Amino acid sequence: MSQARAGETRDRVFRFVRDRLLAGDPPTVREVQQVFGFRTPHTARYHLEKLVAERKLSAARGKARGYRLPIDGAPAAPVGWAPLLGRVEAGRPAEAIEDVEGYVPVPADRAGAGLFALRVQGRSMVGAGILPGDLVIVRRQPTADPGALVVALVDGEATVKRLRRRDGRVELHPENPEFAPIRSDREIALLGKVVEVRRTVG
Amino acid sequence: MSQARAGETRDRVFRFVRDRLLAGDPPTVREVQQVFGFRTPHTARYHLEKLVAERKLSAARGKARGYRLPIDGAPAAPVGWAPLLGRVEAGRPAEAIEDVEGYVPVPADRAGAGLFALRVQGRSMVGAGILPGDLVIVRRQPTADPGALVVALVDGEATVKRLRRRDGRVELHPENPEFAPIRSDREIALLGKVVEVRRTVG
DNA sequence: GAGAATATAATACATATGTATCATGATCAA
DNA sequence: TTGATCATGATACATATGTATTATATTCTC
Repeated sequence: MSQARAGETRDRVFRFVRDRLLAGDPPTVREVQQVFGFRTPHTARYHLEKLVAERKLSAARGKARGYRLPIDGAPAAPVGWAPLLGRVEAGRPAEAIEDVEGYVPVPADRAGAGLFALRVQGRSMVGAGILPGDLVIVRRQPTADPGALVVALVDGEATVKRLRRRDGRVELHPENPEFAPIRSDREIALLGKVVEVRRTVG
Repeated sequence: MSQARAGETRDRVFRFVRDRLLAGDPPTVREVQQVFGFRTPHTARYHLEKLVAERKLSAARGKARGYRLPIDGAPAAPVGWAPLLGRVEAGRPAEAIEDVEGYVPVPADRAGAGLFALRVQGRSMVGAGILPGDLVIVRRQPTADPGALVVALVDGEATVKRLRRRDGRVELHPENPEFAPIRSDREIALLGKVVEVRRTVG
């Protein structure tokens, strides 16, 4: 009956269970047993219960696959999805299901509220740290406060700009001296407010 | 024996199961039964199996809580998690479980590969569109190619910089003229490569 | 080295949960 | 209307899975 160094096996058990839970696939006691080569389910359970005592796991008693990451340990936070839209159609951006290019995960507490994602084209907002190719997560809303980063439809094209007011008129300001502001004498439809920027790096 | 309109109940069953799965908490057949008020587990299973036939769910036969979202279906794409680390300890950043401040969702195809997240401090990388407060998603790796955005430990502090080589020596370059490059005569430990940048706006 | 704490084992049992079989009402299509 | 399809139900069974009891070996602590 070989016996590992104190705590080492338990750490490995925890990491295994944590990874399974993060993957949305809660393991059984016997799966833990098998993975670590224990001859009895009890040894797996022994470690699992120790981890519960240490508050590194929580347990739903009597339920199958009942071990979870504790709520304060946070990874239990559920996830939502926002559609990544390719072409944005005027009027109903988030309903152009045909042009969904994929889905991006967003924290659930922000999801469900009409979020969608767009890929940024052009360098007009580099001054705000928004580069071409970046993904912006947008919450659909028809208006926004001055100073907000917004997505608007200008001549049928979706664009990210900063919202300003001037003489009671709406303006869309780039953050790059090489570009000119867009004034409301042109057709502008506000799609929503940028709530997040994401960039995939090399 | 009342009977709902065609397909309507099935849609609701799907949404319930999907939400449970996205939350990392796979339901049992009997839990579905209870939620929808069926008098027998079979009715729940009837719908679940229909959903499997429609490819909206997949099933691990004979396993408890075995229904899953299929891998190909768009919003069904599984999600992974990267721990948001507060304080980064030298040597083993992703194992400093104690300092996990939360978890951020990442696409599953990129997860599992030793990802972690850090919050950016300082303006040394504004030239690369990385602002203070931004979240960087990092893949742990001991080396990186010149030109890559990396996270390194400098004097015990985690910092984001661009990796350069000069006269065979490693240098960490800021992208802001107000900051100076860091040369390898100081103690530098490479933690990993930045694979994504995220910013929450307003 | 001795006692305590820890880790593993053999075995058994209770319950949670997936699955099947037959029957019946409801809805739909022709 | 009438047969076909769909949806629900009652009941039962098989297995997956959590849990307990007792014992033994290993490691740790003093």
